[in-house]
Amino acid sequence: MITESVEEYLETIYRLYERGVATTTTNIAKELKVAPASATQMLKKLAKQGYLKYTPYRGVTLTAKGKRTGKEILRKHRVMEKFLGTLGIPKSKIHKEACELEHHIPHDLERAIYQKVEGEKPLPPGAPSDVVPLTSLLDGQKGVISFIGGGRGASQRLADLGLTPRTEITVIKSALFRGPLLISVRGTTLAIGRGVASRIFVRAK
Amino acid sequence: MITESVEEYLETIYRLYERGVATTTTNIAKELKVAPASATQMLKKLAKQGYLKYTPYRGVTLTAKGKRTGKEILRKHRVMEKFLGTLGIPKSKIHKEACELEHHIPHDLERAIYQKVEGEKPLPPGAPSDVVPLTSLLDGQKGVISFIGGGRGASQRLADLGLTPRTEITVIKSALFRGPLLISVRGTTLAIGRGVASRIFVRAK
DNA sequence: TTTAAAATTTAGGCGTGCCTAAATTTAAAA
DNA sequence: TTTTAAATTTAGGCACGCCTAAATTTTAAA
Ligand SMILES: [Mn+2]
Ligand SMILES: [Mn+2]
Ligand SMILES: [Mn+2]
Ligand SMILES: [Mn+2]
Repeated sequence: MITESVEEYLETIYRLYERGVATTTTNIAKELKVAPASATQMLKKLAKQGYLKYTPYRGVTLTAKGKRTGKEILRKHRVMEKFLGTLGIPKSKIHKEACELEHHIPHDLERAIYQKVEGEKPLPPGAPSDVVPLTSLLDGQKGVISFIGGGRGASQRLADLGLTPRTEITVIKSALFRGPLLISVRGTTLAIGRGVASRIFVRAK
Repeated sequence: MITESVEEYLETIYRLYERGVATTTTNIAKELKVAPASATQMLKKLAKQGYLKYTPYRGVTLTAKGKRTGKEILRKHRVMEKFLGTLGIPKSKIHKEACELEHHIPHDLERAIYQKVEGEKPLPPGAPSDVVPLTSLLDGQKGVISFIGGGRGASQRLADLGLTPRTEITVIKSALFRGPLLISVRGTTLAIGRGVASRIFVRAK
């Protein structure tokens, strides 16, 4: 059985990895607010369980298994944050509560909550089924633009912003249901309204 | 800090107390699927922390503090069960998942979810504010009938069933949003439709 | 009332994950 | 290259909550 602690470590390491921060004992310990000695201990254990490769004094590298697990917890974390947001829980508490709940939400419950929170976003007829509106992505998720819905006008305005098919987008912040999305495109950060965002269809990465 | 284990024990003991079952070491251990020796250990600890009175070889009695805490966890459990039900989580998993989540849901989140799940049930004008429709009660909750909404006809039909003001009702099973409620009145179990149930206004106990 | 069975407690241990203090190793400065 | 500082690991301990086996106490049967 995978413990809550193991999940927490893997989520943290995956987050560092995603951000391009070195996955060293100290960084991990700092992120988790734990003594370095405690991290060392756990990292050895995670290595033994095949979640990562551990080289003494050199830090760790997630294995495929480790990445898969870390990513999954992080996704639960983000779904829970969105959910708590829709319920009007104060921002100051959202991160912490999501980070606790993420360990107690089985996969199907996560899916159910996600559905609830996102509603059923109808796709334009004929769209590939692995494509979703940009508004469906969670904070931190990346996607590649598949196509732009709506008329020529919309396409043109978005093209002016550099938002054309095959462009990679990272969602920085996407408050739920209201307010603009903060996205990052080719190193530039920009804010776009929810209306337009719902007409940008992406393949989530 | 109150641990998850402490919560689990208090919830269990409170449930036994509510059901009128003796709160002995063995019963508690059995309910929690734990060895009697483990229960003994914990019961001593709970006594030391003021949640209950412990008499060796004789079992325990919850203090006011213990009742308050046990009741609170049990309420969270019930709210989560309703919530999971609305999300379409299979019945077979609901109890277990609720019993895990109950320990990770702060009070305001519980309230928010409860609101979401119940919707805002409008009360008839002039009704006392501590009164709610019977459909708002959770499984296992008791309430005392305050008044019957709707016309004379409704009142008469319900009176025939013995449902008159000041009658105590225990909700046995209340699936969410659909299906009849199973209730217990003066030792008799009966099923009533949601429509009528929403016109029976009770003071929750 | 004596005896056997059931309930409960005591004793000794285990696994998990954390901590501090003391090595040890690696990196940076002189 | 030697010395010092920073990072990391090792060692020894602690709190929790669980378990089994062996007492002890209570209850029920004879
Ligand atoms: Mn977490
Ligand atoms: Mn988290
Ligand atoms: Mn529980
Ligand atoms: Mn429970």
